Amino acid sequence: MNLRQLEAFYLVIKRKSFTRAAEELNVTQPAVTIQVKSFEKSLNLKLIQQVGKRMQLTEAGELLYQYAEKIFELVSDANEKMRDFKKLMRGTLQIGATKNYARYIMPSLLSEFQRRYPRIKVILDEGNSEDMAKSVLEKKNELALISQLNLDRKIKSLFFSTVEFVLVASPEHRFSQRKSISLRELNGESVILREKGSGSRAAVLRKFQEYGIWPSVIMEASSLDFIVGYVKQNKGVSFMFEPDIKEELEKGTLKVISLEEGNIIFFTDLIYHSEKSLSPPSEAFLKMVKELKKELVPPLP
Amino acid sequence: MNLRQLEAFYLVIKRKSFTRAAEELNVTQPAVTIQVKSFEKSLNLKLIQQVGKRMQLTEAGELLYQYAEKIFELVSDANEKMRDFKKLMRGTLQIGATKNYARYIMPSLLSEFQRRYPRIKVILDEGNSEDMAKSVLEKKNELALISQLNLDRKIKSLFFSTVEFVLVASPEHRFSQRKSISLRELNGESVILREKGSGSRAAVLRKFQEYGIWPSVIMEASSLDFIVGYVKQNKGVSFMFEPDIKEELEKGTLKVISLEEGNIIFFTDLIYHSEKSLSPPSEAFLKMVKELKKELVPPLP
DNA sequence: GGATTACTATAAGTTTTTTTTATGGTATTA
DNA sequence: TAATACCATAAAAAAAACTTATAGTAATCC
Repeated sequence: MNLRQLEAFYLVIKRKSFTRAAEELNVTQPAVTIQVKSFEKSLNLKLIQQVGKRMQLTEAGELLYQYAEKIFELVSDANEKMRDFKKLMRGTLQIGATKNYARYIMPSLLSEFQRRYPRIKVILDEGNSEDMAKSVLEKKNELALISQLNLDRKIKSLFFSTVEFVLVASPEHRFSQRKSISLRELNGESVILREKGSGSRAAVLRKFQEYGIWPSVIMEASSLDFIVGYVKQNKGVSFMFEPDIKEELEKGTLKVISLEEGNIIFFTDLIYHSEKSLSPPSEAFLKMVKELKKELVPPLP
Repeated sequence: MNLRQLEAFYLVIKRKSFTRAAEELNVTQPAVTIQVKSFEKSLNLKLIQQVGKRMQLTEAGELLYQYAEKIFELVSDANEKMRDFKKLMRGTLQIGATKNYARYIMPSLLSEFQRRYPRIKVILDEGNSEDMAKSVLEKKNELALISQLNLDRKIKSLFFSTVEFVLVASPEHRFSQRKSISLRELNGESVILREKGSGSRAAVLRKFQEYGIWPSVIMEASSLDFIVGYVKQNKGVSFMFEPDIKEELEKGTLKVISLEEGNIIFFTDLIYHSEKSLSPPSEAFLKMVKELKKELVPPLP
């Protein structure tokens, strides 16, 4: 069954006129006549009979028209839904972020996003930078906010902001007596790192490499709480995001150690798959982030 | 929304393969690829994304697929119904007949028809020959079994059988004393005729004309019962179909008068509209009648 | 781990389908 | 009885769909 022919037939009956059906289909009247005729021929059934000037459905035509009504109602419904997707009146933003970004950056971004597009459902996935990068590659998430990593060539990234990590030690640690230390002094020092795949870990290690220092990594952990506890017990030092240990710093159970070479600064990137065209919500999110960045962080000259 | 493209998309997902969809559509694989691609382009939405070798629907694709499922189920349903009409597994035979034929001929014809096509509903319409001819012209009935009449050029007819009408009178009538009478003796005689539009009336009048006689028509009526009653009261004579007055003849309340010129014989025709292609049930009925006629009434040499 | 298999994508050219233009025919209406 | 408002038909043109040929890419198999 040729559905173009069915549509011609349907509109002829609905509008009770070949001419009006043609207008609605944006074709000329003979096109409609031909379509309906060849439809009848292909079905081997008469559908419409002329009684004088009036047209009348045969039994088969009557039944077919009822089907056509249902069919084209579904089609128009589907069309509308597709337009909704385009107009961001429907859909889901599936985005990933590291724990830190999910906590400190995403809330404001997503609330602005939901203000702009209240009909879009947001699913926020959490994991370390490497996992998130992988989820983008696997198209589980379309976007992810992660720390700078060596990324697969298939992933594109958009610089979003910088993050500073500070050196943290127990008040009992000898560094805590000092005003500031040099990175070099970390050589051989017991250091606690985040797990493999962490963007901050990568940034820290990069810094070490840059300065040619080799601290002794006594522990790797993915749990920030664990690392905090371990540093408190003076088992080693670590690098952290200050807001994460606000309470400990206030209570004095942890100390920030100034570094002569400056804190560890690394980049926050919004990443996405380079070969995949983004869904409208992701597209919109990306666009929004570019806008906000321009507003908040005016580019340096 | 181009439904050919929708179908390609639908089958690709249903069969999880462009190649298999192509097979099902009886086209080559590139045709399907192109259709799906241009569908996405026309919607301005990605529907399918490739994840490695596996294909995966986008959100919009998912929703659209659900619509497509419903749509193509309806289409295939409709197709089946249309086939049913063709195969005489569905449909209606709308046929007309005069009262006499409805009583004496149609029962056997229709029971044979229903034996052959038990799924076809039959609607039998009744009226005099002229009304039935008109109903065929107006396409209210597709077929009708009527007595020979002067028919519109747009009506075709198939000779079916002959019917004999006899002259009937009251036993008190002077004709009842005679062995037989000549038609000429009806000149000036009180005669009761059927109403205008009746095929038997036309046949009777034709006979009168042929013999150049002018009986006095004292009454025209469409009700056979009335005419029977009237003749019984010896108010006039009439022409009737013998089986219709079987009881009266047995009881002796009516008498058949032999005519020297022979009884009035006229034709039963199955008529149908010449410009309208018949519906499958009517087609089948017509074909059946031709067959039966051949069996029952071998053509004379 | 390179070859094989089993797909999908792309490009160019062809075929088929659909549409238009032009015109004829036919009821209904003024 | 002409005018009007339709629908039907034929031929030509335009558009859409399809095919052939071939390239590209994962997954799979020795």
